[in-house]
Amino acid sequence: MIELGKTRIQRKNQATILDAALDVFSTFGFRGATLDLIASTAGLSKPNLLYYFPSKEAIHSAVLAELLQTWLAPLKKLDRDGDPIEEIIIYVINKLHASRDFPRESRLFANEIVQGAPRIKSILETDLRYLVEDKVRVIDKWIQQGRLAKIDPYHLIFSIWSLTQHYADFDVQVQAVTGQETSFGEAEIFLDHLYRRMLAP
Amino acid sequence: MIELGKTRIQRKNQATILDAALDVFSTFGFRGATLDLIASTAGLSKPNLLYYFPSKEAIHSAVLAELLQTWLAPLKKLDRDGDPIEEIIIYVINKLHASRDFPRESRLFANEIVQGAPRIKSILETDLRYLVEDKVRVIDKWIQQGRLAKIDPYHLIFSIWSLTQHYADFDVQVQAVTGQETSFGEAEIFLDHLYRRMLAP
DNA sequence: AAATGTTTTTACCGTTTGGTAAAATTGACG
DNA sequence: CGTCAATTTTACCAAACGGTAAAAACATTT
Repeated sequence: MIELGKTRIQRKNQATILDAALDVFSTFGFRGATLDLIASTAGLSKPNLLYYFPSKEAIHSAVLAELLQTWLAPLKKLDRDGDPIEEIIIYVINKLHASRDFPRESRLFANEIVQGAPRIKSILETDLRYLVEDKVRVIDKWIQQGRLAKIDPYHLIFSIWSLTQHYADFDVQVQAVTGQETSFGEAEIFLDHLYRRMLAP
Repeated sequence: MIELGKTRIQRKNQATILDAALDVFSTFGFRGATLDLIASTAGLSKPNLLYYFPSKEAIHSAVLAELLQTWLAPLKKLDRDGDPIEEIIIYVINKLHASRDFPRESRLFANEIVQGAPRIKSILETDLRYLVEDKVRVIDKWIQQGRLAKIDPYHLIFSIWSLTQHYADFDVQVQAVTGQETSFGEAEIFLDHLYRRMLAP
């Protein structure tokens, strides 16, 4: 987690820096981001920025750590005692709204994964993996009870990630092809249809 | 298109360079890639590399140009005179196989889009857009004829892109979560089920 | 084999980048 | 208000990077 500064100025500047860093890292990737740009986006000088974080890596890690919690939260809410299809639909919609409301977080994550996740691979192999394993068991149980179509739970989860994050990560392409602002309303209708059809037992 | 060299050595070295550049650009993104790394991957010195291409930008453009043809080909094959569901399934499977067989191309494309497609936006807004518009008309016709479920054709196409490319672009994550090599066989079964269910009228 | 054109190497250059040292400034508090 | 700690600025540095000039090495043709 993020070590919160002690003083008022520290708390304010660390928050400003993390927001600026999210902006810059999500737009240019780790290598494309420069300390100068992060600093000027945050309204600070570069040495001043390095007074708060020891290195570029450290800033990147701090941003990623903050993001990961937000990003995994929706899956944690999947409730084994709820109605299977409704629970999954709720997860899909929550994830879609996360793409709509936190596109920078989504793109930063995408940037990291596409380039081999050098800085968060270990988290994916532990925290994320255990979380997914847990939910896979829930979904498998639902299938055995005949309350869901017989599909592979892993691929179901991957499909939700890819379909929802696509609207944040590949937004430029979506807009280029449709010639319009991305309509999350349409996406919601589409995904609702898709998952109800696919999951019905 | 790529200007092919005249001499035997030119043809060989240009091909080697483009392959090395695909490797490096797809792994590190444009900014993360260095001429030194591309050169050493290709087994050449940096000035020698710059003898064949005038700049880093030029190499990147050449790789992207080569890739785009391969990447759009499957959609072009979607046949208005075929069976709607089978045609779409064939497209899905072709795209999935492209992710399996050309993951570097997929990741390079993803890298470019996630960072705002600064170098291919104009192509997306013209070539890709027109191609998609054409196919959207075909799908709309199929829907009007009652041969497909009433879904938004744009979102259908986006869903195919995201679901299939996910297995190439986010492969690290898929492997981290499952703990295994990505199974394109399972993915094929899953996607076949998904699209047959969703598209049935 | 000489002459000519092609390819490769060596030795650079200017800029950008992540990062540092230390002085100057500002804020907190008795 | 004076003191001490926290913060910010100024002035740098070394390495990495994209790119160039020009000579050396190599091929090709006559």
